[in-house]
Amino acid sequence: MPVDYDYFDFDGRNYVRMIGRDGDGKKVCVVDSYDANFYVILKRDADVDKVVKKIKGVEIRQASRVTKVLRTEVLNKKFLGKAVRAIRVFVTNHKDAHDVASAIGDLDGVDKRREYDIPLVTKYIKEKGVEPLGWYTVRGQRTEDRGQAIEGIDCYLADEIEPLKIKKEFVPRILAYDIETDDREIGKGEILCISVFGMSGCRGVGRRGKCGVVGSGEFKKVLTWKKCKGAPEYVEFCKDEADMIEKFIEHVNDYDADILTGYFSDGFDLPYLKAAADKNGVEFGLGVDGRGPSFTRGRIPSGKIAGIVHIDLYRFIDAVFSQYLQSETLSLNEVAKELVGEIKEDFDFSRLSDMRDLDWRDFFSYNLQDSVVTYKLMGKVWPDILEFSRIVKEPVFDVTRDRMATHVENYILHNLDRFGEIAEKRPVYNEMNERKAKGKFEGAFVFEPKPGLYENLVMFDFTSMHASIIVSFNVSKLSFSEKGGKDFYESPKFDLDGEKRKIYFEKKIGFFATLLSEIVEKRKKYKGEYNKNKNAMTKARSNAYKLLANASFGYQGFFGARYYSREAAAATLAFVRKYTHDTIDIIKKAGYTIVYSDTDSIAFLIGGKTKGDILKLLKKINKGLPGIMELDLEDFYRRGLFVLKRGGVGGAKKKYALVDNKGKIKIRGFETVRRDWCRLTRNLQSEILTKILENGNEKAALKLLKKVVEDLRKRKVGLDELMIRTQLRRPIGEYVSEGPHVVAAKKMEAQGVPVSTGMLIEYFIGEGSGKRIGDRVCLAGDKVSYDIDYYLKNQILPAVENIFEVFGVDVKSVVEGSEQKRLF
DNA sequence: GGAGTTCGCATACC
DNA sequence: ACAGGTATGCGAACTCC
Repeated sequence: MPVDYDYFDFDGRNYVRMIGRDGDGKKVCVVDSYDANFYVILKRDADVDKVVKKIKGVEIRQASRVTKVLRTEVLNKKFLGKAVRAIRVFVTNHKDAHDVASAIGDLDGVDKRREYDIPLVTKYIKEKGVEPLGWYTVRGQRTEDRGQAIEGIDCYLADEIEPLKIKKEFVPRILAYDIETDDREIGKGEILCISVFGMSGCRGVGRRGKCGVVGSGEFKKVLTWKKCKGAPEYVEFCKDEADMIEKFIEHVNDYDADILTGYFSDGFDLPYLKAAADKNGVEFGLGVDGRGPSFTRGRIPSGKIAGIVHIDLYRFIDAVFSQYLQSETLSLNEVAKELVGEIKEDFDFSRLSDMRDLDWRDFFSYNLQDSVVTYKLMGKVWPDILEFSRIVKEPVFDVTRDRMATHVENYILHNLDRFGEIAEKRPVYNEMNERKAKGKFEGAFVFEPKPGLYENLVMFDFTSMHASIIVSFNVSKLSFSEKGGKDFYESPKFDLDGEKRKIYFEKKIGFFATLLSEIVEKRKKYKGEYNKNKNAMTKARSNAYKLLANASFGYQGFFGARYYSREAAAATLAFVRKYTHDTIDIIKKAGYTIVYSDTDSIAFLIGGKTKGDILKLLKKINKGLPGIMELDLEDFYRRGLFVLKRGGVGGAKKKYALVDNKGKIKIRGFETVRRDWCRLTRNLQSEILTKILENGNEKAALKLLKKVVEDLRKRKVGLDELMIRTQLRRPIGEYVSEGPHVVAAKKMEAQGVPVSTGMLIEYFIGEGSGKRIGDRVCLAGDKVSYDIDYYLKNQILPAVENIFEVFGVDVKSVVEGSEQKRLF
């Protein structure tokens, strides 16, 4: 079962190296040859023989190797759904495919060159079908050195690899790690301790002896070069930092892990360790080949370790998992609390300046906890990683780092051969800029609600609306046409770059819509399976297909996509608007009052009608919907509150509160759900909304408001209730406008607190003079009392004013009233 | 120097 | 750079007199 993939050159040729487990749970390595290739798409009138002859003569001389064309195949293929004549060109080395392709671009008869820009491992998996985390029978020979010595692991050079139909589940052997340092900046400070945590005995064949890996129970260690009396037995004292790093390498390599995991370890722990190793002159020999991690370039470097999949859980959670989380930040603490229910012990880092034995013991325990929590988090998220890896057919290493657009694209790439399709190329830098420069196109429709407290509502919503439209009308780059006809679907008339017009899509379904329809089908099927048999694996599978379906619309509008189509994306939205509007009209005509609608949902009053009437209406609407489009009953609601926009005229969109018939409250858009408002405001507003929805009037809510205002005036409110949290989304110097959080960040820096992009900056507004609010920004430790006036006028009032306005109650005097009196 | 307006920015909804 | 557009609303920074 291949888990990790990479490749190497030997005698100028490409080999793929897969490291995984054999049927006995032993770590093995399989090397397979790979014949690099790409496609040349010919013009219709091309002289095939002549082109082939010319291609065969191409030779690229590099410093270290000479790349030649090995052989060619002339084939009937498809490109963007259309039949083409193509030459498949096999070259000696994948790295030179691009150069060979460039060299033949000008030949007569050559239309396009494609697939030279697909990563080698992706090409290999696509062409040879040796997919991640599947079982295979390998026939081959034990290898001697192929330029890639791996100590202690059997290595085979494959002659033949065949898929096996067995359902033996793979339970990876996981080791979690975490480091603590005395300086956040990589390479600057010292690593004080390193913790590792795993469970032994669950599987795998570790090398016995050294650190008692094999057996049962926990494997936990905190390595440190600091001294401390009375430390628990898991603390292993080292001579110095260098010795500690060497011991860490030894532990990791001996543990025989499939996965080494950390939290933000791509961006912190691993590069920090590497830098510390370099500084200390320690060979950072992590991994089965002893070469240590390699870092690929990118926004965040990705640390790859041979034979052990290094997973930075933060990145996977950030890219694909976070949209299902309630957590307001993706800190290990918060995410673990939500997913694992674990409350991590905290450590006050200001203690670091003066550490006694007790402090060190707390510190080591804190360090170990981070590894324990990361380990547990991995257990929770692993089913999703596994499913994504199998569905998208990309290695675990990549799947845990790719964003959704890449997942969608990889799913497409790995399924193209079923359609005989040659893959489209990736846009080059210029093309991406051109795409971005075209600007936005019109999006979905949002209904302006009339402010009020409504009774008895129902909400309909379209299931996977964008995906179902793409499938139903075959909306994609390959089916797009400027002109219509009986073989074409017609888009609604819409504004496309300043011109009102219709565009068309072939009725004959292409691979894009076919693949998406399969994704939607599978999502339905696995959702059903999950409902019958609820477990982490069925849930993860159903979830992965849901995510792919939801991201596929965004993919077509994403400037970096191979199958980008501005027309397809814009038309999808035109269809979205049309069907939402049409449905609203039908509901209105049936005698109902529409209260709200956003994109794919419609809320309306039940009025005097029954539940049966509503269901009948839903059925009728569904009968009229085309293709796989489907309208669903979202829920019935006892009450719903909509408010006025602040200051301006009209009802506020994307802001409402509902209570269903079981008393469950749903709050959208209000300050309650925004993390950049202080807790006092958020809690107060949430309670006010709850009381109003439960009672149907504002009386109790008003009483509560008065009480909180009084408490605030009397300074009875704790500072932690008043802290405002705002994310620093760019380096301090890049801000044009210096908002309060930027002022706070600068203050932190001045106090020696490290500040970095992405951090949540916490501050409160204190008393003082100064024109700007920013001039009164205070940090948690500041000995300044909070500014009552600010919290009344800028926090509480704006959050409650428009709610009470619905009942004709002006709370301005309640909130500001006695302040005025005092002035007089 | 104050009032009014625009713009930058963060964060939400779907 | 790493799915899209729509929307609210604060506070700073501008314009204008």
